[in-house]
Amino acid sequence: MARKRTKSGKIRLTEVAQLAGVSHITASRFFRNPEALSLDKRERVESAAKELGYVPNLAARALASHRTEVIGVLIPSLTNNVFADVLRGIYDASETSRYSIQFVNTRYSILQEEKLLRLFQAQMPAGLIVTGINQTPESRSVMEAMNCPIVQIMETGADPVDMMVGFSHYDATVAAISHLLAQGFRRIGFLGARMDPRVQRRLEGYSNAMKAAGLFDPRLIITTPVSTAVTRGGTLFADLLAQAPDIDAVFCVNDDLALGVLFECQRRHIAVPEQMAIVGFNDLEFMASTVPPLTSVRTNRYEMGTRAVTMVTEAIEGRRTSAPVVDLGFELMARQSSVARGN
Amino acid sequence: MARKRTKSGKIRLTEVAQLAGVSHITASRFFRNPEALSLDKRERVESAAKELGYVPNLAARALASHRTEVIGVLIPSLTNNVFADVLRGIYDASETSRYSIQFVNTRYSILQEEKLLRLFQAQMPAGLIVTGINQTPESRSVMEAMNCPIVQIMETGADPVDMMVGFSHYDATVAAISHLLAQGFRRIGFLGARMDPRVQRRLEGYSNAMKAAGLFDPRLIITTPVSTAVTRGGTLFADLLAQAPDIDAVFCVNDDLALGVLFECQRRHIAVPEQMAIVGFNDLEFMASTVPPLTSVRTNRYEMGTRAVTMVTEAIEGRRTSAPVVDLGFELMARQSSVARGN
DNA sequence: CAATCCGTTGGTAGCGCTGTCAATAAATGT
DNA sequence: ACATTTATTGACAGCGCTACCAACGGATTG
Repeated sequence: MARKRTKSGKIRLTEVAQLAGVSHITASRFFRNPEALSLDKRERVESAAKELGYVPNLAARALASHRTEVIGVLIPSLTNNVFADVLRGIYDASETSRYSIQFVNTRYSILQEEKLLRLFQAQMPAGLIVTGINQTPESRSVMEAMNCPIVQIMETGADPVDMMVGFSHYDATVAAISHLLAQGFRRIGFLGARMDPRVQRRLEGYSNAMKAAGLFDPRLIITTPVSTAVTRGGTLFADLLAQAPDIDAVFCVNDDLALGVLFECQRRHIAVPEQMAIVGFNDLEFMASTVPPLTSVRTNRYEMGTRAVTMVTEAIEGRRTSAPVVDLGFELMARQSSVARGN
Repeated sequence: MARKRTKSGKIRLTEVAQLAGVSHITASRFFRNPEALSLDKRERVESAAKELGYVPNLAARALASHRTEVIGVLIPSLTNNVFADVLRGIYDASETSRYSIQFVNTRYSILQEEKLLRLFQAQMPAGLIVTGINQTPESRSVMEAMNCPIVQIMETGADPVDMMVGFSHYDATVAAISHLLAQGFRRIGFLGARMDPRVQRRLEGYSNAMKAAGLFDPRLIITTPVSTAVTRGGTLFADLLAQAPDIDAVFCVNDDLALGVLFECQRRHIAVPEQMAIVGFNDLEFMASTVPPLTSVRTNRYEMGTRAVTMVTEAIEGRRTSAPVVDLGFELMARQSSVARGN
C-alpha cells in the first residue's frame, strides 16, 4: 500500500505520480527532462502536479543530485549604494533563470570572505559571484577546488579564478583627472573614504595622473578608513581646505562625498565650478539634478550584476559565450561642476 | 568496513566520528545538543571536526529534520533606500544567529508575493519576514498554514498574522503636517511617487490633517505611480507649482523627492524656507547636510530589520518576549527647511 | 540485593528525491 | 521472421543527516 502523506499534508512526488498514474521516477523525470516523456504522460504529470499544487522539496533534490540551484553571492557591504545596484542586477537577472540567489556580506573582510566561501563550498552551489580580486590565497584555492562557475565582479584583471566582469577603476580615475586637467584645473584634491581595494586603485590612478602632469602633491590627498557618507564629504573637504587652501578642484571617490562637498561649498559660499570644481564617481541618479549638476564617472553597476548572472548560468549549462574577462567600461559624464575656469 | 569518502573528498559526519572514535550519531548530537555529550567526547568531536574542516551538509540536515535554518524575507524592492536599510538590519542581526536569510523581491506585486510564499512554504523555513499588511487572502491562509513564526514589517495594525514590527505611516505624516501647520504654513502641497500601501496611508494622514485644519484642497496633491528619484522630485514639484502656484510648503513622501525639490528651488531661486518649506520622510543620512538642512520624519528602518529577526528567532526557540505588535515609532526631525515664516 | 533511574551512547530506519541501469515496448533493418 | 536499435518507463540504491528508540553502566533507592 502506498505510503501515507506526511501529517503536514505535504504533496510529494509520489502523490503526483499516483494521481497521474505513473511511477514516481517518471514524475521526477518530468521536472528534470520533460522531453524524455511521452506527450501523454507529460500532460498527465503536469496536470496532476498543478492540481495538487506540488512544489518540489529542494533539500531532497540537492541531497540526491549533489547539486543545488543556488548562486552564491559574496559582497562586502549592503550600505554602499554601489553594491545595492549590483545586487539589484543580480536579483533581477536571477528571476528569469531557474536559480535562486544566496547572498552573504563579507563586511570588507577577506577573512570573513574565506570563511563564507568554505560554507558555500559545503553547500554545493551551482555558481558563485564574488567581489573583487583581492582574495586570500586560501580563498583562491577553495574557489579553484569548487567545480562550479565563478565570476569575480567589480574589477578587471589579468588572472581570473574563472571569469570576471567589471571595469578598471584605475583607468576610470585617470579619465576623470585628465578631464579636470584638460579643463585647466591644477591643484586637484583627492577625497577618499572606506579605502577598499577598488578605492585604492582609484587613488593610484589619481596619483599617477597627477605625477604625469607634474602636479602631484601629497597634501592634496585626504583619506579615511571610515565608511562614506554625504556628511563625511563635507568634513573631509573641510580638512582638505585646511591642508591645501589653494585647491581649485576635488575628485571624490564616490558621489556621496561629492554631494557633501557641494553642500559644504554652498555653506561656505564657494562658487562651483568657478572657485571649485567637483567630480564624483559612479554617477548615481541624483548627480544630474544637483545645482550645478555634478560631473561623475558613470559605471555600469546594474549591468554588472545581470551580466555576472548570465555568465554564471551560461557556464553552468556548458555554453560560455563571452570572453572570460568582460570589461564593462565607464563613461565620463562631464557636467557643469567641472567646466573650465575661463568659460 | 567504513564507507569511503565521496570522490570530491567531502568530509562527512562519519569521517569526523571515525577520527573522534565515536559513532556518527554522537558526532551528530555534538552539533545539535553538545550538552548531552560527556566532556571527553565533546572535545574529541570538536577537535576532529576542526581538524578535518567539517562543514555540515545543510540539505541532508533539512531533509532529515524537516526544518531548515533559513529565515525567508519578502520585500517589495531593492531599489528603494528604505528597504536597503531594513535588509541591512536583517542581515546584520542574522549574522549573530544560527539562521541564514533567503531574500526574495516581490516587486510590489501581491500576486508575486503569493507565489513566493508558496515556494517558501515548500522549503519549510524556520521563520518568515514579510512586508506590510496588504496580502491577498490566499497569501494569508498560506501564512497561517505554515507553522513557523512570521513577522510583518514596515507597518503596525490590529490584525497581525503572527507578529508585527513597524510604525504608523498615518501618524507620522500627521505629525509632519501638524508641524508645518504649527509653523504657520497653510498651502501645503503633497508630493507622492510609487503609491504603495504605505505611501497611500501617508496620503490619508496628509488629507485628514489638512481637512481637520480646513485647508484641504485636491489641487495641492501630486502623485505618480512611477518609482521615486531625486530628479522626479524636481519634475513633480514643477507640476505642483503649475497647478497651485501659491503653495508655501511641500510634504514629500520620501527624502529623495525632497532633495529633488530643494534643487528645483535652488534652480528657480525660491528661498527655502522663506518662500517654500520642505519636509521629507525617512530622514536619510544626507538630510542633515543639505543647505539648508531638510526637515524629515525619522523612521527606524535598520532597527526594524534587526528587531524582526530577533522576534522571529526568539519565537522559533519558543520564547516570545515582546508583544506581538511592536511599534517602533518615529521622530520628527525639524530642521531649517521648515522654520516658521516669521522667524 | 533487586528494582529503578539517569546520563550517555549507539543502532535502525527513514526524510524526498535523483543517478544509474535494467526492462519493456515500439520501430527499424536484414 | 529475427536481431538490433530507439524511445520510454520502472526498480533499486543511496545522498548525509536526524528522529526515535534501545542499550548500557553506574548511581540511587526500597
